Amino acid sequence: MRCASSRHVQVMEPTYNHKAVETAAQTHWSATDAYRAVENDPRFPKGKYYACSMLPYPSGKLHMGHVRNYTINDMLVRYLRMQGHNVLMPMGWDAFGLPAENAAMKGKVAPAAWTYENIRVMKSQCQALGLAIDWSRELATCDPAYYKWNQWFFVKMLENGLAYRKTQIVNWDPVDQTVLANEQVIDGRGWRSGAVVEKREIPGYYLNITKYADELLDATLNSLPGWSDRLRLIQENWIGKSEGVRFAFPHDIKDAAGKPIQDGRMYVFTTRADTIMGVTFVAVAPEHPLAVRAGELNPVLAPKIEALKQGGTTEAELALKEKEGVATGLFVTHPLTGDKVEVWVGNYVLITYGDGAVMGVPAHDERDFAFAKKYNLPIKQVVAVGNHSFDIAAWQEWYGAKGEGTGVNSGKYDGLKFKDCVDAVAADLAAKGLGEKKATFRLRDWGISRQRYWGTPIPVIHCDDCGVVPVPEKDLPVVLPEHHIPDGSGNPLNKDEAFLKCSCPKCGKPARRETDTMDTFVDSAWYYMRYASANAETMVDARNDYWMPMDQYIGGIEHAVLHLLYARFWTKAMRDLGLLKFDEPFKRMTNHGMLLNHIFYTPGSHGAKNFIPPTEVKVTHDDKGHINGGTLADGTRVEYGGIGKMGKTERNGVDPQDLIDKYGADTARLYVMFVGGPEDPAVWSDTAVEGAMRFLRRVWAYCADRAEEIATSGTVDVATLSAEQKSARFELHNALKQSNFDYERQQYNTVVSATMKMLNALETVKRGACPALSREGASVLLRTLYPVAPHITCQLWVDLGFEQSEGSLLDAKWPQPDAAALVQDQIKLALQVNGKTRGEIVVPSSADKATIEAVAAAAPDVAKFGEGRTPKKIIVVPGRLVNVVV
RNA sequence: GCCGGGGUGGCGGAAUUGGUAGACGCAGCGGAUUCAAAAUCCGCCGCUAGUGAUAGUGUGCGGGUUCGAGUCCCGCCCUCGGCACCA
Repeated sequence: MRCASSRHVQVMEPTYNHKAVETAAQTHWSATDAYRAVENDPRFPKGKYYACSMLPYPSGKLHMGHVRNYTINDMLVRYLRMQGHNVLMPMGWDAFGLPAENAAMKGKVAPAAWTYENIRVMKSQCQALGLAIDWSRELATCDPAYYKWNQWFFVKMLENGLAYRKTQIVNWDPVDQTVLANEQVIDGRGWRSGAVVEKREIPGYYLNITKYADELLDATLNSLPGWSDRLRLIQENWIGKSEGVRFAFPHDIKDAAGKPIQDGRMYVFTTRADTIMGVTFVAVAPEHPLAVRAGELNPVLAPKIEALKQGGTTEAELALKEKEGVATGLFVTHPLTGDKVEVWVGNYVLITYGDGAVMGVPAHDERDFAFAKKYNLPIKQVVAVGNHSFDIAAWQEWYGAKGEGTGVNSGKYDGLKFKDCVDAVAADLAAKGLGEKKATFRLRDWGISRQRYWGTPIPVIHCDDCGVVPVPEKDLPVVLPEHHIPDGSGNPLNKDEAFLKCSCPKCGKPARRETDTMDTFVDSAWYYMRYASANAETMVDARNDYWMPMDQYIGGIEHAVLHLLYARFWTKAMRDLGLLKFDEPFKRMTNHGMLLNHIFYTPGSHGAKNFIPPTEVKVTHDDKGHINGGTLADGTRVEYGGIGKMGKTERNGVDPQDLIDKYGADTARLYVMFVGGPEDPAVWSDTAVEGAMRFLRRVWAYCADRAEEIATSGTVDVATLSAEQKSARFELHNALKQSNFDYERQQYNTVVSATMKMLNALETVKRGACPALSREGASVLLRTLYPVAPHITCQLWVDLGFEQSEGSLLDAKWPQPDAAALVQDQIKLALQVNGKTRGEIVVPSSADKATIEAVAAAAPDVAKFGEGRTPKKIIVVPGRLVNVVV
């Protein structure tokens, strides 16, 4: 044992001063470059661990969601570093995008200047939070050194057919003056602006994500064990694969020029080819060529068909929408029976899915059934399930049951089960050259062109002679001029002659530069790899192979579809162009929950609500203790609007800066971790923050009060401990055991409660009663608490002399519970009689089953509650309970 | 409408996955300290009945399996997400 007298005792501040402590710690970390991550660092035998938070948009200030996200990330890397892992936690900025343009219009400041200022503020806030970020890898997506590689890879994709240009009807957002991807249209409105989306025809660039649809789906189902089932399901549904048969109804309907429409084949897709003999009509979308032709042939029909395009596309509207249609008077031929089948136009057929046409089998499809009933079309049962009897009077659940029935009224297909029947039908259609098995996906190609200034310029040049010509690699990046201030009249690049003017790379003649920029989802599709190979001369380099795939990705569930799917696609595209060797970028994914807060308002005119920040409200409760409203300082009554996501509209956000200023970063971190599990939504509470602060003050007071004995004492001698001290040590190590379990499963709220239990136990032993236990306790507590509250624990670690004896807390050995401390002489077991807890018995911890049974059977409570009956059976659960059945 | 989470004290939540429900914290109540307050410390704190020991009851509702159910099964209700009238 080390000589105690050699230890130096610091003079400690008696009370916790968060500002002084946090400034000192952050200065020290910065001066020592404490969080620089180096590939293959020999200090860390367990190998790399890359944990990354989703790239924040530099909107101005951090919000509480960021604090939560980054604290989870920070705890993880601090814990793993002490376990011997070479950890990497980077940070950067999703710096392109529309809000900068909106801010520019409002404040007459260039998006670049606005963005860089926001980055400066938010970076300093990250530093004030004490995050273990390796800032040497910081990037901003608006930096030409970054977006050069967006452009370079886009050109590679063009060369390899993964990117293409096409003119298409697109979603036009009249407010943002931009095109939206299908995914970015929510309920018929732009996902950012909320404006009602119009249809426009515009040329643009698309990335061929659908080429990877099958691989993405397969990996979703089989190769992402570290993703939640929920997240995988969301992605699976989004990709939306259905397997079925695509086949044609032949016809000789001709267009105005006398040519057969679609070569005389009306294609449909079905997952229920087993019901093909039950077809009594076909229905096409109002935009389908046959519908258009029907309108031309019969002018009376045209407006009726046009009317079928009406109606909302939201879920609720669609669910309630009446199935309507128009008969065209045109006929196609059933491919197997040769019967004539009338073509209808239906408002429930979507031009964007499959071939925009369906076969109508009213007996076995609920929508077709409703349609047939409305228009008195024949209904023909072709599948029987069990001994259910079919009645066309009303739809029954089993009519549409896929895979449960057998064919009837279907000629040669009678008696066949679902799969056999589909196979037989597909084979017969194939033999006639009219169809085949096929999978259809909901996923569409990714349109990346934006008619917007503040984004990555799409690196192509328009030449009158050569057409569209990609910018050669040597001329990249195409640099975005940063001085423009958008004024709402469209993309300023369209008026920037210096930017527009260029010469054709092919023929050298004067040409015009493309002014569209890329969707910002391109920026975020691969930034996490650029962190890994920061400042590389190529898009990525060998360091990417060291850090990637990422071990843990952390971010909000709102990116479950778009960002994650694009990032996965981008990774596969990079792999196929030889830039990397792995298939999936993110091994493990954590979606932290939303932060919620109470909403208060005063009623305004016309039902409007004037939202009041919760900080200004004195809350009132009803007699059950539930919040029912509140009052303002001037006595005004305010209404309670329930709990909702922190946001600007409801004015119920909490500014992390206020928290840091008032309580310090450690308190803010402790609070956001303690409030609930990382993936659960969390409701804000001011008083609970006070509680977090109180705990840290107690930790400080405990250490300051016992600094002398902690710094100078030796190790615990178990033989000399009193019963109380033994019990306190048991609680300490038991809490440590729990905390280690919870660190492993990333349940950080109970890690915090474990540290509280430790302090509660340690405080039961008075100062001076057992200095060695105080020392052991402080040593365990500080290390366990460190990943949550790094500033205060680092300061105390130094002040109490632990740094001298055990080195920096950042790389201290992670504590393990002492098995001896967890052994008790006697243990309490719950005593149950007939499964009801009736008391407890105390037995030696070494007692065997027979002994426990004997003690339990003799317990007075058994006699009392068993009403004197003799035990029939005794169940012993070791260490837990004993149940006497009488 | 379909799919997937989730419903536990006044509140946030815990229960190492079938074994003492309510850990830990917040709020509240009582006390100590103080001239007083703040801060701090000690005690109580699911509900019902009872002065009390205690008894009954209790994890959204109704059933079931089990010696034993917050946890598993069946049927509902509510709520939060996701979505596709997807043929």
